[in-house]
Amino acid sequence: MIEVVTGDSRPIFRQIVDGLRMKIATGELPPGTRLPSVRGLALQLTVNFNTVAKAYGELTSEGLIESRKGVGVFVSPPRQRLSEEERERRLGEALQHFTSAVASLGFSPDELLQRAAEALEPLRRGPADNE
Amino acid sequence: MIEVVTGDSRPIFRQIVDGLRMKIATGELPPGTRLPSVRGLALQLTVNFNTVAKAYGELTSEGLIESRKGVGVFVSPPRQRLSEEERERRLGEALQHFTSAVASLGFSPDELLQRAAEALEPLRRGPADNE
DNA sequence: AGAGTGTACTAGTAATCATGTTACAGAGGG
DNA sequence: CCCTCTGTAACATGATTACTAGTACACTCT
Repeated sequence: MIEVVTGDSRPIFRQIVDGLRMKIATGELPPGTRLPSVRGLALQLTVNFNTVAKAYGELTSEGLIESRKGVGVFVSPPRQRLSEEERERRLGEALQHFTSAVASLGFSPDELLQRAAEALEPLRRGPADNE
Repeated sequence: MIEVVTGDSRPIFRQIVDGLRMKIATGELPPGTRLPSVRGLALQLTVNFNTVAKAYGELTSEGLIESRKGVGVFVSPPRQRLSEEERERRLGEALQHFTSAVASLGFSPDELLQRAAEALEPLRRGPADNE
């Protein structure tokens, strides 16, 4: 249905998390969308359903999805997400990680920002979450 | 002398790598600077010298430092660093990682770029490596 | 010769990851 | 009411990797 796993170096559950997070952020999976069941997706991907459950758990802890026992898992409405401090903390962490990773590659700050703008472009016409 | 280790979640060698990489990128450690010996820094940080050696090894593989047996470790001149494909690959990876991490935090792309610009500011008046 | 340097190899411990199994609790359709 | 599907939880297990540490060796320079 929606996922892919490959000869990727990332662990399986992380590929699922990253993939779904992007699809939610870009609006490809709008709020209210029902995700495949843990067992269903596990079957598709030929992985254990605990692995899918772990991925869903991470997305739940980020406030991106909500699950109802006996019913299923759904994309959350844009609002009720992380706390302000938590958002700030994660942004700072991501920035520091990024800066450290690219600091010595020899790209100029302007070039880096240009590339970052391109990478963030998909978010721009996505979530209807801004404004 | 230069390093810090704390109750950080990152492994020790990674803290050393990140710290030194930033200091090199900002020009705080200009080319030619001699770094502490693996044993000397290990003593300062109260860690095993193999841990420092591992960090130095990573920085060496990035082309940021060079070591001469029996002599010491020195910051490399800005030029002879990574290959073009390798730089591009690492940038792409870093961008994807960053994008995925911040995609769903609710910040607008413009705000993210603004914050990224701030985070990259220290690189601007550093390395004398641009232009 | 000696002291200081980086390096390679080895080993042990811990953490991560995926799987398998079992069990439980809620929702909804016959 | 039952049966099936849902998510959740708690394990145990195996494989693999990450991390740190220990030991020995090779090089440089005084």
